[in-house]
Amino acid sequence: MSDFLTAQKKDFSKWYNEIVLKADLADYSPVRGCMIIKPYGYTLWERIRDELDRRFKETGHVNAYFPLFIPMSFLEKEKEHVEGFAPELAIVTHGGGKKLEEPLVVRPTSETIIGHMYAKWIQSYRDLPLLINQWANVVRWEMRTKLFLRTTEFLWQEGHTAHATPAEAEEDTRLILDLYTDFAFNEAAIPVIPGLKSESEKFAGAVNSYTIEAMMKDGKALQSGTTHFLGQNFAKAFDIQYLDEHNELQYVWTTSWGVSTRMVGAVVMSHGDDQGLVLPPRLAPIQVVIVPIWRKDEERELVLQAARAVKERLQGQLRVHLDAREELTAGWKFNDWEMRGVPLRIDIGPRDIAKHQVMAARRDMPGRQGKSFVSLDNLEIAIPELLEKVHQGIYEKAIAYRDSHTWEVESYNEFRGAVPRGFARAWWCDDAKCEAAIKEETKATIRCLPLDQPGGEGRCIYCGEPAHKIAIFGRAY
RNA sequence: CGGGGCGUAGCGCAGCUUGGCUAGCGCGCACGGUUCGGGUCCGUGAGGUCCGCGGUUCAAAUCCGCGCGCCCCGACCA
Repeated sequence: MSDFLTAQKKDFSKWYNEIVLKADLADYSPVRGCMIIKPYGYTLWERIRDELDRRFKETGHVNAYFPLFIPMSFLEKEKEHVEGFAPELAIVTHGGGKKLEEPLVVRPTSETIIGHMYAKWIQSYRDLPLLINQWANVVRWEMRTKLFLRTTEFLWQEGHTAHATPAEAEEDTRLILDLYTDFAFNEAAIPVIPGLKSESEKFAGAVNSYTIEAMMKDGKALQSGTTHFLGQNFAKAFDIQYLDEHNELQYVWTTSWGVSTRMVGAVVMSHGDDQGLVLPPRLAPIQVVIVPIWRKDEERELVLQAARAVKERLQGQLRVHLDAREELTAGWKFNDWEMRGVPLRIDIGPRDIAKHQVMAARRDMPGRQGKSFVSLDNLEIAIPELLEKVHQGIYEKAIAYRDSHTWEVESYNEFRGAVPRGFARAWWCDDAKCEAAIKEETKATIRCLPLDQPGGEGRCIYCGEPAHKIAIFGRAY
């Protein structure tokens, strides 16, 4: 057990705060609720960004950039939207030393200003679909903040698409939901549950919202990405109309979807352990760290030379770092890189050189268990294979954790027992009153109605009336 | 905004109850040596608006008042 980090079981929240600071992901800012993302944390975000961006482009979406400031009146055009966001707006009232004619909102999200522009750009059915994404910062004045999970300012991507038919728009929200799910599984090794949000949990201004929900290592749920089918709500509010094939004026159907820097928090809380971070190999800023080990001065050059050679052989295909710092002991470095979550460590000492091998230590398996010798002959094959195994290892561990903390509950008593520790899968009658009562009594909310429904009929976990949907309940971040 | 905790060196803390000498400890940092296959050891040294303002007092980190900030738990949220 580490003395440098609070144990997860002792105080998960404290563990999280400590590891984010100690692993150099981020720091607190002088401005309340904001954060400084440090280079190591930012590189992780860049990896997330690049992988998502690649997928967006593969599905025909393109990037653009819209302004940070939005006229206040834009927000007011969509009733539910403004009601949802009004409490958390940052508003600029002065500029250039003068009071502004109209206050400017610092964007909490960009549906309105993008809607305004879409109205101008879309004239004909030939202009559709319009598939735009932007990478941006947004500001929401939150009551309580936590590094990465909820900060006043955060980074994200927001996709905004416009379509000729509701089916096409729905299809895009589902396409992106699949894309997010694929990203979570294959890059972040987080087994998310894709599903539909309940009416009370959906985005302000949406017809319906989809989500990928992940379970953190304390059993709580984290909404890790959302996609929204906005119907014609914003089209009507912003007059986004086009002429169809029959020369008739129609409103478009729009969507929006986003993943934020919260994803960094999801990675931390999905895989981290009492030694520190455990980063998924495909996202890790450093995939392989090489620690040279020597005892005597005359061994030093020999070992460093071998370490450099290993680095050169791997660095074309992997993100490799050689830790050649002389003032620190090998043992210290082991702990340090474990805390930073580097998925694979290669140790090279005189004994290894003599045997024409290196020692590889997996971050996902403690101590001796995760160590193996790799012959220098098949370095380029064996090391990527080990990284692949780490990905599989943490992914399977995350699934096992999620499944062992998810209960199919048949009674409200079982439900009460389940939600403090994880997810409860239960029938729900679709009535917001039951949902609200459950929240009031247990602090658990409907995380989603999973896409994967068993069908059939059951009894609502709260009121006992006939129910046709299974909902996943949990306490959420 | 309600409840709780905290604010003293870069970080973590002690000292405060019962006011008093030069404000201390661990880690880190700098320098020298020693060590290096799982957080080496020793020595030397640098580093302080004791959160701020006001009050009580011969004397305040310590007592009193007001304010500010941070963290945790709740109500709202990507």
